[in-house]
Amino acid sequence: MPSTIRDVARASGVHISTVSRTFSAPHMVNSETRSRVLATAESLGYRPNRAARALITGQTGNVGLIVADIANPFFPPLIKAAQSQARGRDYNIFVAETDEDPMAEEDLVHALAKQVDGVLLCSPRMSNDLIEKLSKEVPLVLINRSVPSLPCVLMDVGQGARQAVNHLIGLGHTRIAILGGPRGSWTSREIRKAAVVACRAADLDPIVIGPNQPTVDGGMAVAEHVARESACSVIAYNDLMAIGVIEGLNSLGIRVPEDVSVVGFDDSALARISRPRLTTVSNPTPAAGRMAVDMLLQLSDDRRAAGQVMLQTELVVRGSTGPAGSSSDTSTERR
Amino acid sequence: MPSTIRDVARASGVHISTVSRTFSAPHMVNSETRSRVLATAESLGYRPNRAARALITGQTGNVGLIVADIANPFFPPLIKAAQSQARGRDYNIFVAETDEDPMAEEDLVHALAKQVDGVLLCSPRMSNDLIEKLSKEVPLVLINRSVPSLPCVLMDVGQGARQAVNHLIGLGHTRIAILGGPRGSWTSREIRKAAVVACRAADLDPIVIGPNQPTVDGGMAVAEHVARESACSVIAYNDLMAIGVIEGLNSLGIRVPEDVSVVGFDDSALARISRPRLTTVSNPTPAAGRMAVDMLLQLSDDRRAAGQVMLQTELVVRGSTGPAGSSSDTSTERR
DNA sequence: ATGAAAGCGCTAACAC
DNA sequence: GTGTTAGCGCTTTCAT
Repeated sequence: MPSTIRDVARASGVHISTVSRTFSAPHMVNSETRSRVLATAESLGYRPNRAARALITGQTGNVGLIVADIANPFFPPLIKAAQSQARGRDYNIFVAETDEDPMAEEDLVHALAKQVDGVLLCSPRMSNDLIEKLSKEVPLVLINRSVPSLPCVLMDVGQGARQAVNHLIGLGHTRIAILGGPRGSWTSREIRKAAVVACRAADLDPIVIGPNQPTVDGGMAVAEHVARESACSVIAYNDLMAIGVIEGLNSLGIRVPEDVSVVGFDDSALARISRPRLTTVSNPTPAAGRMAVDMLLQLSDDRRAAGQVMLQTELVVRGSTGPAGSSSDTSTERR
Repeated sequence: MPSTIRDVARASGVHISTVSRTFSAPHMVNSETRSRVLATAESLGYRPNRAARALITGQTGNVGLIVADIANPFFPPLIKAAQSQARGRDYNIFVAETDEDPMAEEDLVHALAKQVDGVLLCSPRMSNDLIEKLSKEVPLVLINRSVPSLPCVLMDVGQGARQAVNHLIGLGHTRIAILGGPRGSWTSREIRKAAVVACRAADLDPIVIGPNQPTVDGGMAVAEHVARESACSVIAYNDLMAIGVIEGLNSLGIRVPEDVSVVGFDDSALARISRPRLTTVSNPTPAAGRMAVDMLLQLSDDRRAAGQVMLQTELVVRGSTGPAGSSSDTSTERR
């Protein structure tokens, strides 16, 4: 039922190649014929079939974006920014989700490969080797993951982790727990490394717990472990986990921030809603989404383009952290 | 660089149509040749180009899903369910977002039209006429919107609204405010209609406020209005707004649920996190997503299929509602 | 400036 | 069971 280039050609009395030019190279066609073609196209409701065009040009006008979990509030701002950036450049974004399943990542890349000009891989969990292999099939830009030789946009969570540790130390905390995220997460590793180094620099021995499920439930699940270690503060892989630990601690009768301080990561919308308000490291996710799109589109023009981009993060202090208290610090009892 | 059907044909010494059949009708090819073709295809990393196939078959294997705002926690569960349902049937889902802009809806449908076998329109804000026009260009299934003659899956929010009103009346509330959602929202209209009827049935005159932005900020913005009307309870269009009103009321020195009770809609993940826990009407969003996908795929097989589906909703009572108090009920002072 | 013809990767009759 | 041929909707030389 939708009309094709042939219908327009017939109805406006020109050859299909003229219609084609009218849309893909307007300046190459007489302005008179052009407006006539445009008019009949309009009246027939004709729109060029991008998929058919892609068969020849190799350009689909689409880009893929693969994320782990749409329900994780970390992603929506990134997705929104990427989508609007892409639309501004007349590209569509197709968002797909792996549901935290590393196996699904590869399938999704394959499924998208032929329908897009490139794929944005956000926080992938798969191996470097696999990523490199896939990058042979379709241009890839990584977000929150560093693979040598592939373009990527990174957020300097290490810096945020250092700020978080120093913030806690400044408040008098000594037993700091670090809650890791999912296995394979570059971000989780960077946070842990930086936090551990910062702790050691202050002669502290951090308690590392993980990997964990990066969700509220994941946070609740480790609350008991945190309590058992008699940590007086916690740095969680993300806001979801931070909220989960707080919940879990509360139900053990431990209050935040009076007894234990908690720092999250992401500064998601949740951080300003939950009680207490979350002290958290803010990530420039919208900027990351925009840059990633731009890097990907540049990649088509210029294969050499694009290296690594590192974006800054920053600790935002709110209500979930406070001076080291005494009530929960059973470490004193144990000595 | 990616290999085509011709490469495989050459490498395995058969004609391209045999390769084609190997993938689209395996039973029509000798099992011996089939495995040989499959093997060389594997070694060449060949994967059929779905877009090219679609040019002939008219079947892309993709479905589009258009939502208003990925950051609104109402959508992610629906998206996830739709995505997994689709993948189970070997379809990809392309998610696109309008950012609450009604103009973007039409553009997006057009952008997707040729690349998908159908589009799921979730909570569209555009006119019935436009929706019907678009349904001529690409199969459409509506979610949270009823247009005569188009398949849709609806959630019976009216029922939930009645439950909410009766819950509040049971707690002794008399001045009930109803916060509408965005202009053009079918859900908002249904909630308002049902809530108003339920109030009138109890000889109450509800305070209707709206339309409003369906976000936390939108909720905060109406808090003052709610206070000015000296409402003792509020039914908000969604959880986001409910949380916003609570925030706004708090900053006016009004406590929830002691002074004012608040009911939300959606039972999103937020409802179990925010303080107080939200009393809210739960929507079967995952079921809606699954059903919508199935209806859309059925539509391809059988044009007559699919009418309207109505899913049930249910009030979940938590901490944001309580007995009608006295402190904020300045209506007594005014009498 | 426009038309003719070839072909992108693939499927679908139709022969053999 | 497999090869032949035509063609999906479109772009792109190459002529004219």
